[in-house]
Amino acid sequence: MTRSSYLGAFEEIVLLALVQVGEGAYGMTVRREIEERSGRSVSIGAVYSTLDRLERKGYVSSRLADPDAVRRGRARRYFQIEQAGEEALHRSREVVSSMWEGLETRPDVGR
Amino acid sequence: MTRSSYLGAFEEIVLLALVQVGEGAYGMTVRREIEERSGRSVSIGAVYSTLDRLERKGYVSSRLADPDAVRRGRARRYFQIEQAGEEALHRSREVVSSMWEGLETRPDVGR
DNA sequence: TCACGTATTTCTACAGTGTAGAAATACGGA
DNA sequence: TCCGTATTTCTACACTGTAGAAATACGTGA
Repeated sequence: MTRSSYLGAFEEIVLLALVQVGEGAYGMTVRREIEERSGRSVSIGAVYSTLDRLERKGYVSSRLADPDAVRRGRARRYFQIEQAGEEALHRSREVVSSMWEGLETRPDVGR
Repeated sequence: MTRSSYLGAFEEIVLLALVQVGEGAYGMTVRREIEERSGRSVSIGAVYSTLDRLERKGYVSSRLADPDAVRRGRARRYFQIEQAGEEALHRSREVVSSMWEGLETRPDVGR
């Protein structure tokens, strides 16, 4: 795709879940958010690789949890959306809604 | 992706363009519709391969133009959306809007 | 009738996305 | 020290996104 600035369908979903979870979002909570809102079940691997790709493009950033956190298991990696990610979300939305324009009321399509 | 019933981002755009053009849509008009509405330029090859894939999934169907059509060039192939395509569009819309829920008014994201 | 221009589809190729599942990591507690 | 638990990381592969070149086919003017 030659590094276009368009989001893939699942990338958009992951980005939105990240925003919905907000402060302190990490892999597991992002997955839960997607499953709860969309009713669609996704593997944790799918979430992480998408998050990684989004990070490579500068749409999200991540940091490891403070090491003093008292809990078991591997350290969490917290994610947050970056400005570029917000812009990409904005563009996706604009494009899709301009494509929908005028069709919303058609009972045969989309609703 | 193991044949999930989810549409890719570009598949959704092509499907919507098809509906917008309506009766007598074919490759070139679908492309024009996408370019006009989204402001995004796409190659004709991209449109056709997406249309082909959608057809294989049963989301659209096509038929060759009547041979008596008086015009030059290769015969047109007209496309139309199928019920399954309308349903897929519907599902995409539902999922994305449930992911957006509550964020529409946030000035930092998406608008 | 034949070379041409034009309209359109088809083919090919490859980078990027979607996705699952298994493996690795790391820590607190018995 | 071993174990269970929480979480990330790795790996692999099918599918999607995309461009561009090639093929096809017909009407027309010479």
